Amino acid sequence: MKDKTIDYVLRTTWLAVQKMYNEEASKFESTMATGFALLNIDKDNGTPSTSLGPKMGMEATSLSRILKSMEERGLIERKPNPDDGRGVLIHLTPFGREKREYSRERVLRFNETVRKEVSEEQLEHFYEVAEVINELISNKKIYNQKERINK
Amino acid sequence: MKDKTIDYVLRTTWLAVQKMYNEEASKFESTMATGFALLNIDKDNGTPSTSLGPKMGMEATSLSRILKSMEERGLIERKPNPDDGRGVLIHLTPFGREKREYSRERVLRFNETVRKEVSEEQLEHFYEVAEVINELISNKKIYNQKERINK
DNA sequence: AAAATTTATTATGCGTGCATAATAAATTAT
DNA sequence: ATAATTTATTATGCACGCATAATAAATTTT
Repeated sequence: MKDKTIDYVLRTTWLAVQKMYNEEASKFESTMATGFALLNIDKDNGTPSTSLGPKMGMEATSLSRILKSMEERGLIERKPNPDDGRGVLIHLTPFGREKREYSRERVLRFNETVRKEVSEEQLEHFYEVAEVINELISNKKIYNQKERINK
Repeated sequence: MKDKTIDYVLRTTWLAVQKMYNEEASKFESTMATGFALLNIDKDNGTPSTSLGPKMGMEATSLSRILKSMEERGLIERKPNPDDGRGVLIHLTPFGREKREYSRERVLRFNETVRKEVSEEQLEHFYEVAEVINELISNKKIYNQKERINK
């Protein structure tokens, strides 16, 4: 692994995690993304749709299909937001609350298991490298340097 | 970032890298996956299709569509493998060789930039944590524990 | 207040990677 | 040698996340 590029390691590790989560979720007739979404919806109160994208680290438009299928499966209900005629509040159904708990356990278990196998320092450095990558990209310090300088 | 789960960090960091690679590749009318595939095809000799999946860290079946589009775009040619009637040898066209070079530069640049911003130790720990995650998953030490014990 | 801009949401097409199924060739077992 | 199994490849359906475009409501400009 040490001889692989950083992107390779990132990509294949994430793919492995994704596959694992999807396999586990499928035992409960669900998917990884549905599980993540459930975790970011408040258990008891309506969650503004707007808040979901940022919380999940994805574009708002990416949620469209996921929320639609979640509604069709009876996991959530979308109600108009009384404070904003454009907005939507997402409510968990009892069924959704149940599935949310499975998802919570799944994520907890993965994170706890990994934490047990690495040192604090290793994990800290892992987070730091990830942070560096994200910042380099969002500040366009890898490509588009000229563009950045001209600003 | 420190308060986020390990899977969240892995996922969002990879998504950022993927997006960046796709944006860069699109400037040359290409895509990230095409670029990765090009890098794993020998510049001069026929590359057995079989070797591509493992080298790229993905299932062989996942390549089907990618190779098809690469052939349609004139980046590669698929020729029968004289040593194996089932197999295929992938050859780069001159056009493919040219695009391969762009991809090589793209990947090099990303990796060099990140390496400049982190310490050896940080990067080493990053790789180690990734390795731990991959091993935990492939040894089914996170879920399916019962199954594993019974073997 | 009317016009212009911004924001929230949805639909949809595309790329990527998985799983499954099909087919053909090679290998192994009998 | 024949049968059974394995391996290489392709096609295809699905999930996921992005981008773009459309629409409606809110906000800001004028």
